Amino acid sequence: MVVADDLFKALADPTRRTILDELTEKSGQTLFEICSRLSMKHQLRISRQGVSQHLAVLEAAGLVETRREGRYKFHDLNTAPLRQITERWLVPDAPGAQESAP
Amino acid sequence: MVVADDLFKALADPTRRTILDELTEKSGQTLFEICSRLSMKHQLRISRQGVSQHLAVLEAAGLVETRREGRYKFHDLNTAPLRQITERWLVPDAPGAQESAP
DNA sequence: TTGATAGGCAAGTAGTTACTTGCCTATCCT
DNA sequence: AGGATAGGCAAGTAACTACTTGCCTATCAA
Repeated sequence: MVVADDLFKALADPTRRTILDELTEKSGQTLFEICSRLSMKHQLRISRQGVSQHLAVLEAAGLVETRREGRYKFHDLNTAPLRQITERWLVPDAPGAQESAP
Repeated sequence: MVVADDLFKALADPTRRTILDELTEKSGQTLFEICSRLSMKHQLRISRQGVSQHLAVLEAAGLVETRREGRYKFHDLNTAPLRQITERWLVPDAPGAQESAP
């Protein structure tokens, strides 16, 4: 998978995970709306540009999709890329696959 | 969740994800076995100590569990913590929750 | 006991990343 | 037009992280 690195890097930051939380609660928010939510609900003192950069990382990971309408840019959540995480490390066999010394 | 940060930080590194791949293929490997697999199969030129530090991070995230037997330390995969990732960002309602300008 | 194997601890370094500040463009509403 | 709103670009900084090197401890086999 080409975007695996982008995906995991995007999830590595706690502020970005909070942004995903907020977009889960209400998808289609603008940058300013996300900014005010982070400030109000989560006491995150972060600049608008900081949030914008986080959103760019999330978009590169495919977790956020954007659409422009006039001067507004709406951010929508896309949880589809998360599936590859659990699919990647499925235990192949039955439990009890212990090993002896090499 | 207390370990959420540890979990996502652990998954953020590509070498650690490869280690999880190898432990998926064969659980219960020693440090040296993991080292040689990373070197042979993935051409990763990384020191033993580097791998050891990666395993410590994975263990802090709960993704790897260890057991000692004599001078050997076996590393077992535990994929249970991965579940909270997909469970966290489930879309709550039906699709079509679009928004107008604020 | 001696040597080899398996692993741990600690400090230093180079590269990455999150964040800010300053300035600029585009759209909308009187 | 003019001001306000929404957002973008770029450079600089401070903190973090992956990695190495050097040395040390513990277990096993001869």
